[in-house]
Amino acid sequence: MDVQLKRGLLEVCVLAVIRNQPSYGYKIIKDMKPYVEISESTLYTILKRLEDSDMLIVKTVEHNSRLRKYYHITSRGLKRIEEFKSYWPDMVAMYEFIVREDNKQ
Amino acid sequence: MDVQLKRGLLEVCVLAVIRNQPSYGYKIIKDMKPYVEISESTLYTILKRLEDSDMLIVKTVEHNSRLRKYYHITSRGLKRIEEFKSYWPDMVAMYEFIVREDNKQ
DNA sequence: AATAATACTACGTGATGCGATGTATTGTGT
DNA sequence: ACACAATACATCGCATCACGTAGTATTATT
Repeated sequence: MDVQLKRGLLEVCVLAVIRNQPSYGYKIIKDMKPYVEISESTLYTILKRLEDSDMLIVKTVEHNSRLRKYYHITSRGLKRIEEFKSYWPDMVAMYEFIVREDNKQ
Repeated sequence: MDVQLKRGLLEVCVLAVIRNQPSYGYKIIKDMKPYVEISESTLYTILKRLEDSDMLIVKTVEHNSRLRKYYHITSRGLKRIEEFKSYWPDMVAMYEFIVREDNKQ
């Protein structure tokens, strides 16, 4: 799938994953992979970005004598998800515009 | 609407507009505006890009002693539209993933 | 005479997904 | 015991793209 078309979407997918259950990088990617193509480097870039913009907070926990960073969503993160959902109809409208124009005549 | 979410979509909207009827910048933007938010600078940037990548060709025509650049779609442009349409289900899948995760519990 | 509409161009910026690469530990198969 | 996969995270730099801002120039309207 085209890279450009994923812009903005991936970020919200990540937020949605940790919404009800705080999770860590490795697990997040495992949970997403079956439904959404995402690379490791992208995920960690996104997690960092979401942290910097206060959409999530990080809690480092020791697990089997190894550190694990658990990501917890914040109210800003929740708001971001809602915001995206409100934009979705605009994206569908663009798709429908394309199909409609494409089928003219 | 979020800028990032439009990535890749606008380009295809432009191609769709000129698909059946070659058109020029000013008219394209008029035709799109009611359905798709796009700025002038973006449109002309996209038109240039589509020309450079052989998705359309330009035919300059004199109209009322003023030059008008008519944009005609090419086979590559048509292919691009089809390609996008084949990607759309992946975008819908991402949206559905978000809603599904969001509604868990 | 002033303003809006028509028509196109150019520059620079910010955002983002990703490939490539690296580090380090734990578990599993042979 | 050794190799390899799995677990877990981090960083750099690139390419792409929408847009704001600004500019040029002609024609139509008030």
